Amino acid sequence: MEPSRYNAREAERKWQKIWDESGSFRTRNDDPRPKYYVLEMFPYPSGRIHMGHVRNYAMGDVVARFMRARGFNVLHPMGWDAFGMPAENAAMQNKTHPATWTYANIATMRAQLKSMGLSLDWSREIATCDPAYYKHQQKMFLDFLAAGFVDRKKSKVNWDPVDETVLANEQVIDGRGWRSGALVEQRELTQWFLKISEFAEDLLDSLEGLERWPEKVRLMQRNWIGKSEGLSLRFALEAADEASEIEVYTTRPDTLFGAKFLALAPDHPLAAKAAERDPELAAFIAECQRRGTSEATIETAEKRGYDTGLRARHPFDPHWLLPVYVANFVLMDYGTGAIFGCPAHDQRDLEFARAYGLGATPVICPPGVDPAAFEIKDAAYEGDGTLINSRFLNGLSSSAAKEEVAKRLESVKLGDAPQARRQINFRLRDWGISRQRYWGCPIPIIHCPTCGAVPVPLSDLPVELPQDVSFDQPGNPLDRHPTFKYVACPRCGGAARRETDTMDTFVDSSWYFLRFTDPWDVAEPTDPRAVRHWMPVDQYIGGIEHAILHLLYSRFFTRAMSATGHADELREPFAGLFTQGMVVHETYRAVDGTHLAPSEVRFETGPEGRRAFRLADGSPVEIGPIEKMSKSKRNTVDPDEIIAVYGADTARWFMLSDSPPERDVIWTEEGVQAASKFVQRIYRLVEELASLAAPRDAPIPNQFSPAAMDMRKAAHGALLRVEQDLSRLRFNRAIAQIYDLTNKISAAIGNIDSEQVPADLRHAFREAADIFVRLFAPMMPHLAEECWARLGHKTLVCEAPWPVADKSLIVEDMIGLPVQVNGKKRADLVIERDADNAAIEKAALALEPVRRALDGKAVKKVIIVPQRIVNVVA
RNA sequence: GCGGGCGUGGCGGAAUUGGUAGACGCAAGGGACUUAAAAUCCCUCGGCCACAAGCCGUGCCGGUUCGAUCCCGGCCGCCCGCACCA
Repeated sequence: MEPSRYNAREAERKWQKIWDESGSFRTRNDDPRPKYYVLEMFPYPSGRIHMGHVRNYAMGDVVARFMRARGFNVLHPMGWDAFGMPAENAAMQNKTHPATWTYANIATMRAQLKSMGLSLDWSREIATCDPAYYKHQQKMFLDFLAAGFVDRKKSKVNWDPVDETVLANEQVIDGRGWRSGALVEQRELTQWFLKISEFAEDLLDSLEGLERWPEKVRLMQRNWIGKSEGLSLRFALEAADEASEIEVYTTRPDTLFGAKFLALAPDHPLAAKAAERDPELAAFIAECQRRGTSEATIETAEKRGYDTGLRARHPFDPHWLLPVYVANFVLMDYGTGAIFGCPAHDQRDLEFARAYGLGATPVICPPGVDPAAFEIKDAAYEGDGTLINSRFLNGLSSSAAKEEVAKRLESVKLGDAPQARRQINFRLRDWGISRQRYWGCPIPIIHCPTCGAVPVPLSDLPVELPQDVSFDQPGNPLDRHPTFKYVACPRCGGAARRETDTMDTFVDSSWYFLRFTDPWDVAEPTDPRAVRHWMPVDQYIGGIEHAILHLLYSRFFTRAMSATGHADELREPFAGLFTQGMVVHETYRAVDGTHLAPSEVRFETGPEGRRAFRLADGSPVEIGPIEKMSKSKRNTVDPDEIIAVYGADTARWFMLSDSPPERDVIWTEEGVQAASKFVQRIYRLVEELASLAAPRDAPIPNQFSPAAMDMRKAAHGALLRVEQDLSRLRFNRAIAQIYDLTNKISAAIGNIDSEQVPADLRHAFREAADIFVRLFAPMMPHLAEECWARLGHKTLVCEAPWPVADKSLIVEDMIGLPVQVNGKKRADLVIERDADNAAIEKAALALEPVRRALDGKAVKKVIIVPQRIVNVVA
């Protein structure tokens, strides 16, 4: 008889329709079961899904289906991060409206995701470009404004000259715009800011509690927030005619007696003042500013400065005068924009001092080093130690000296205030959200010449994007739109101008997970009851590229929403975070050096290894390095094609097998084919099982033969291990267990006389089959439904409960104990599980290989680790 | 430069976290079925040795331990963050 073939295409369509019609994945907020919220980072609707999406959403779906089977009320929603610049670029290129382009992409990608068979609650779908969504975002912006979380200030911004927009610091990579790649310029603009820095302390401290986050991500956030504890310290100036002092920030007050100079940022007000009477200094400052941040990395940061002629008095010695420089390496927007330089204990200061002949007196002696012999050569000593050359501080430790300096200077007055105060600084800056773009959420503000920045009245929300715009010139079309831009002031009715900047799209994604809890609410962004019920997200899954920005902004947003009554008492949005690896693929290069797509290459595997040839003309092809799938390298694989050829289950299975989920997975043709073969193998196996298994309602036999027991043990053992692995998101290991069980079932079937299968064995097969199908159902849901039905079930496997492992079956009467002699394994001992140590020792020593290894030597000791191992020490 | 992570067969990776190294999969080789191929099934598969016995083997060197892929110290290599933050 010809074994039947599983037709994935047909079956997948069929089961997707059935799931849809039965509403299996629709989630109700009033369901009494315990909740579980699993979420994958929602996609940007770029056009089509890629393999990275397949991997990400396959993982989330396994978690969703697994937790559903384990009795949880699972929330597993999907939406679209739909605002952003590609839509405008497309508009410019193809003369399509951004909305048209975006919604067409959403339609395509929704269909693609549906073809994957994801157990999503599509009734909660949201798109951030929908006025029904961004209306709430505008309301929250106004609430934040009222609560004091919003700031409008002039600030130096990163200006992307190609995209003609402002970029956040985080969006500038190596001095270039993260999207356009253009060199970023510095410009001064008035911008809207969200005051994330006010939450810096809490955002930092709360990282401790995020135990189910990768340590790596927590560390990255910690560094990004960049807390430092130090002293804000004022130096009096020798000539106290105009500005009388300079305030610096330092984390090393213990090195104060090693100070050789003060340095100001080029854009420090005092620098500008000094430049008024010194044209050369003005020229130096101008040069520093011209370089800006963009070239800082290109110029290997040579330390340069210019002496202002000012002299500052040392806080502990009014006769000790320090030169004041303007230096290119001092940043205006960190600390006070001024530093004191201690060349012996700061590498930058040392380089600077060497260039200008300022000397370097060591004041901290490293532990275990003779102070008399200690000198500074090429490297500053930045560690802690014992104070030297520091008058009253000599002999103190760094930390005691810091404390002493702080204490003394706190109690000394300079002018009306203490000369120093302890200060905590953060690297984290406020979040500039203004973007000079059309396709984003409008900022609901109207600028009135008499009333200032006036919030748009709630009744006028949403401020909708006008449809009639054109992209045939650069810049923001909102800024030249007659009726959008020119409006009456809501307060005085006079002629006013609407804010034409839109919000950074990271704002949109900073609260979508909250919106999912009750996306139907038209009046409010969220229903606090729904938030209380569903939040936090139990398992969030996405790419490591969002380790800082998206996750930090979301953590901030959640706090700000709580403070304004939109998120109950919630502070942390994501209890569990998992960052999955990328999908990578080999690259191929033709003789002319151009990249070739996998479909253009043919392979030959011979004794000399694997070689590749171009399909078109048979010319040799160089197999290049394995890299992230990208259009430019042409090493992408289209999920649509894969699903069309092999089916969604195969694609999902392959994406989860082999590589641990946090690591990159290599897409190979062999790998998909192996997955596809396994799908067929399962189908055939279940077909056999269906004919061998006892009916579902057959009575349980009183006794099981050894063969039947083996089958039962294999099934329950696999169940236990798969359960454990899936709980920890170790999909690759769960899959290995399923392969293993498959092999065991096949072997068991191969060993029987199919004419006469005893009832107990039939029962064991029934039990194993029902377990087996449910084990792979989270990964290959369509195939599982098909198999479940073939096994005679009338229910859906996606609604079936997870099987319960019978642990008593796993416990063996006889156990195998490896026996070592002097740490080397020599034999296996099979013995009763409850044998005592004396019996084990006796049996172990009696084993032939053990005696041979001992070779007559006296046994000194026998170490027995219960249920584990025996080690004979001779 | 600073911080973090990782080095296990031809390849992806397992190893109950101090207790049988190499599960499972891929690739390769051999065989069965077939006119043939595909598909399927069976066997072999870290190295040395003719089999067995045995020896060696988790990047390298050393240490702790009855026992180390796992812990400690020192090197080497790769990957990823951050980068003048005072």
